[in-house]
Amino acid sequence: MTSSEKYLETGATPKSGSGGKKSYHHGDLRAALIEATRQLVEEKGPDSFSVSDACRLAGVSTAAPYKHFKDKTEMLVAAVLEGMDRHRNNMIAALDGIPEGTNDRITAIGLEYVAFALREPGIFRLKFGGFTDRIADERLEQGGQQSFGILLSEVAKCLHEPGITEEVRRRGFILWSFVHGLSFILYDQGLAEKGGEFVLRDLLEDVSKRMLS
Amino acid sequence: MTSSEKYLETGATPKSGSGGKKSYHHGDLRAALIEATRQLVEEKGPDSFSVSDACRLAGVSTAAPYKHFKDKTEMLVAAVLEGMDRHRNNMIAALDGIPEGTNDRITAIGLEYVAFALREPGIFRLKFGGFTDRIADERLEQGGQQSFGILLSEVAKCLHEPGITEEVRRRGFILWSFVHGLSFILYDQGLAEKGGEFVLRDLLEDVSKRMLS
DNA sequence: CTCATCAAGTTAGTGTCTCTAACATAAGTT
DNA sequence: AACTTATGTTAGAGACACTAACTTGATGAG
Repeated sequence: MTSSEKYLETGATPKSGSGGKKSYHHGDLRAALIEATRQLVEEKGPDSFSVSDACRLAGVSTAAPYKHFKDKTEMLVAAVLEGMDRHRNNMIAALDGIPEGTNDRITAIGLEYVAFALREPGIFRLKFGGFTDRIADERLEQGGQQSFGILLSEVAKCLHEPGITEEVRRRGFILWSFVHGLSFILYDQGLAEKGGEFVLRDLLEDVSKRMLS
Repeated sequence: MTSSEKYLETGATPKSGSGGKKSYHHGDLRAALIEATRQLVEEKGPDSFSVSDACRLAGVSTAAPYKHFKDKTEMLVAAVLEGMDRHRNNMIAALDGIPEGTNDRITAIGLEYVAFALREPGIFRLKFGGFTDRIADERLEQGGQQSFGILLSEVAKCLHEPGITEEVRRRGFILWSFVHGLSFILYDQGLAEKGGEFVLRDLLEDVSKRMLS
């Protein structure tokens, strides 16, 4: 397809075109811009991201995004929301096949949490870097709580508690803090793959054990 | 000695004027700009910070900073370096009067770590938000390692280890990760003072105990 | 099919921002 | 006093976010 050089691939093709014909309308510019945003945020870093760059990548004029997003922040929020879906889905998928009520499930969630932070550091920073004015969207808050909920239900099972008791919340909160900080530090130190001098899985297992007994 | 070190007083009084007379030269613009940067970063958030704003606040033209800093990033780095000094000094001060080799010292460091993150969230984010391209300065790295070293030497004493062994580094790394993540989360959730639903000191004591036994 | 409508593009332009160049002034040195 | 250097200024280039006004073409009613 020739037009895919111009239009960042998103699965949607320009509407009118048979073959490589250039069409005035894009097809699915919104999705293309979100993908361009994601890509640029990872490549150049979140604060070097510019709407102009995304436009160049998507092959449209610099005014085009404003038909789809209120402003730059909304573009970033859209990209982060998609990222959080991936993050949450990956964590759920990581539980597959691991017996319920075991520490292994906690470890698996933690590993996937960190893995995402290292795989998509730009998106991770946008969500959690906490630049208050940049991103303060209720949908982001909700997504975070959902992910936390997954962890809490696992913690409850490990502790043989009937539900999300206060003690479950306490332990879960601590575990989350640890994994969250770990995610930042590993990336900041450039210890991406190894877990630094330590084996990542061992660290997570150690902490899980200590916190859930 | 550079001339900027000569005027390290923060009041920065204009040189020629007796009284309120406006002088062409500022007195200590470098320090004034760093303070303006710090203030604006806290007020408006790190990514809304602009050199122009800092100039307005300091009462100079928008070109003036470039006699003292290479670019915007260097201004931010300077503000962060000062912040890290405060951070480290506060942690050291927090140890005063607490018996050596006790978990209380670990807890005290953690409390002060979190306290700084909540008191100066903008500076904290600039240092640790990890926007790679924004700030990648060797001096920042060094400062971080210094702070980590303080923690490690306390951990070693708690574990009755002769020095900074691998196990000391492991436990210290985990404790740092926890406190670091806690700092981010407490601020992000707007749980500034309370420690959320939990008492901050209790959380830190709990984790210290579990990790150092 | 034709025409009106409307979503989704475009170009052009404004105001702000970072940073540079050229110049001006203050302060120290000799 | 004259020279030199540090530190300020104004003017302006180039990038960016965003808006206004116009254009295109898909769609649906008659």
